[in-house]
Amino acid sequence: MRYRLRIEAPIKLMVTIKDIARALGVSPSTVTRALAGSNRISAETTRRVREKAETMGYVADSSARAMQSGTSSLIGLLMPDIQNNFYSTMARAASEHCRAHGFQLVLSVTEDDPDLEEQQIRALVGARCAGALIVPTSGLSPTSQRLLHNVPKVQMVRRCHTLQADGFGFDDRKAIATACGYLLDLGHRHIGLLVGEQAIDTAQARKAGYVDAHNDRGLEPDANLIRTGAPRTGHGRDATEALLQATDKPTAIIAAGSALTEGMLDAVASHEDEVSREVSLLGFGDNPAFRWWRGGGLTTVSLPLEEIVTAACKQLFSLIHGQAGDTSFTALETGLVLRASTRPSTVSA
Amino acid sequence: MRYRLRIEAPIKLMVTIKDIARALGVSPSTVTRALAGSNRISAETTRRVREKAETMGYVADSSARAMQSGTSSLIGLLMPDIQNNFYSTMARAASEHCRAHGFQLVLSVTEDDPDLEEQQIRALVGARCAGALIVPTSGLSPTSQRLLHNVPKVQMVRRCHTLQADGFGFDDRKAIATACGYLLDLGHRHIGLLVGEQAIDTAQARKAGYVDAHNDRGLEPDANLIRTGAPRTGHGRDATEALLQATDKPTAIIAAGSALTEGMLDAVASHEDEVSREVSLLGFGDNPAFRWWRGGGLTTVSLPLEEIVTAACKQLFSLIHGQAGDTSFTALETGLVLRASTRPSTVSA
DNA sequence: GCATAATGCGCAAACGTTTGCGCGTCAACA
DNA sequence: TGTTGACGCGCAAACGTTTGCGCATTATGC
Repeated sequence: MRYRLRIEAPIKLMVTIKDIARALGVSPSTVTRALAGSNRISAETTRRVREKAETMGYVADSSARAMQSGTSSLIGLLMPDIQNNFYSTMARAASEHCRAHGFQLVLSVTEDDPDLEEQQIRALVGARCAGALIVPTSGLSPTSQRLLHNVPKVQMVRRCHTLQADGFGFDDRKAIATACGYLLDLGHRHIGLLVGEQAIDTAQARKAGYVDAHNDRGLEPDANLIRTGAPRTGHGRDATEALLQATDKPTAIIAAGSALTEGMLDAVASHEDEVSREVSLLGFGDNPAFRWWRGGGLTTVSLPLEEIVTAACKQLFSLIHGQAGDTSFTALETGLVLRASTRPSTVSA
Repeated sequence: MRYRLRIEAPIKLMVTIKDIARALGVSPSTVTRALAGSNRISAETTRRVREKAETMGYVADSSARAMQSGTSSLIGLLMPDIQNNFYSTMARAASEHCRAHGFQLVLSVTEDDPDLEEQQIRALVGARCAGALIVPTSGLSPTSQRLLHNVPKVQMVRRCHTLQADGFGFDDRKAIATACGYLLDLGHRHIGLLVGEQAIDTAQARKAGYVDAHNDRGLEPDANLIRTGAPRTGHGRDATEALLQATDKPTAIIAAGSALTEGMLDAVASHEDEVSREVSLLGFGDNPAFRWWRGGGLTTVSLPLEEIVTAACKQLFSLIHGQAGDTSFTALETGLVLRASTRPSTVSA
């Protein structure tokens, strides 16, 4: 003979408002209001409720609260990567601001893949997140954009023009133009450029900056020296290797991307010959490690990442609190940190 | 005359199961079951429901689902920092595993502050998170531990003995013993050690490893060369400076911590003199930047961070699925990556 | 002393989902 | 033809919280 499995009453894991109410002989609404600090509840009752909640170890269920209010205290942070110093710097800043404002950060790594991005966005929307900080992939899908339609959002660094959201970043074009101009003014005439693929608009802007710097000085950039590819260390390394072994070797190289810079340094570091020591190097971003580069550090484009995140969070919080947003893009100032890796060209002009 | 503000019916933002049910003339339960793929619903109805859900842009509310089931699809990742390569490497790995298993990662940065940690844990418990991956602060509060009492959890890297949870990390003591032994075998007899504060047990273990290496060779470690402090770049920099200017300067320095290593390199990089070039340097962790250190890279203790996170996630997922856990700690193998920053001692023995 | 307001609290509905149970229909079997 | 089972679906409760409204009691204004 067989018995059906008796389903036991599930053991009570969490203490709820009802438990507190029962323990105190009041109604759940009184408990809610007391905890929320409503002035319609007497000071004495409020005190008793709070004390009981404390001793019983009550922790409000944010799922229930979210369902009731229609929105959670979650903020999505969508980024292509998290390991790279560029993005982990942004993540740290975002984490601080969110915590300070009582939000929790959901980390969604997109790996620059629109499909993965869409999947993550779907999850965030499902969680009824309060808002989203987005570094969009180049191909942010229409579905993703529809999903995000009525969630407060801000885009950072990159800019998706079809996405209805304010953005904060920097002027990629000007940043590279300044960097390249600096090298040109040092007398360099063969400057290699490592840059991301055409599809990414920031990559395009950086390339344009490189061209600008040349044109402004009446020079013609050499298309052969511009190496586009996936904005990852691999391309940085390979393209640098190729440039170093080309027949008309550049006297300077600009890495127009943070991972590209790492790749460039990898490649150059593996060459101990005179030749590789002579080429000027100019990197991208504020990786602390750039300070250690050989004797005297790596000259780099410095980026206002913390400022971008701060501005983005501020804007996001005001959107969440009901403020209307526009679709403006604010470019914050970049800088050029001069270190020993860039020197005047030794090639006679 | 004044009018009371009319509360309008709130505009419908999200499409719910009820909406689909209404649109199809079926009951909400049918929709749920069709979407879940219950075999009690006809193939035809299932198809119609799914199609309608698709066209209406339905996204399930995970808050409601969480309330119903008592647990969410959120996993907390508690770490002291996120910017440092050490932790961002772990975060990336955790992010991948969570996504692959349908969980979302909530990033909680504790800044090594038990109060902040408790606050974050309270939020995670409030969200009824499915589980937590924890790099505990040294002073994980009793309240924090109570809060975590019945949430599936795994600790990583560090180990809190009073916390009822399995752990995955590496053998700090052996790692530093191996590193220090290597330097001793190269003939170094004055080896500086940069290490975290006493309170942190991993710091203590690393210090013990340093002593072990000496004792194993019948040598007495010089307490003067051991510099404890906050495990951050600041201490690394200052302590290295101090060591370099001490009367009996060490011939080698070990940084027993990832941020300490950065500080050490900062300090040494700022000295361009012969003397600082002569001292052997041994770092901690696998920051890619260590490869570029001066000519030939920095010798470092390599850490199985990805493996730790992989094992931790695997264990966590099985805990979530109801498996019982013990309180064991699994130490994964560290390595020693030999590069050019460590050379035989030039001081005659 | 009466009308009015303020205070303190409870009732019940609502948020969106899941799920045990029950009801009706139809086919298969004896 | 009556019994049994499978099938397809709906009803209603439940998860924990919030909130509009209503009721009673007490304080305030004339």
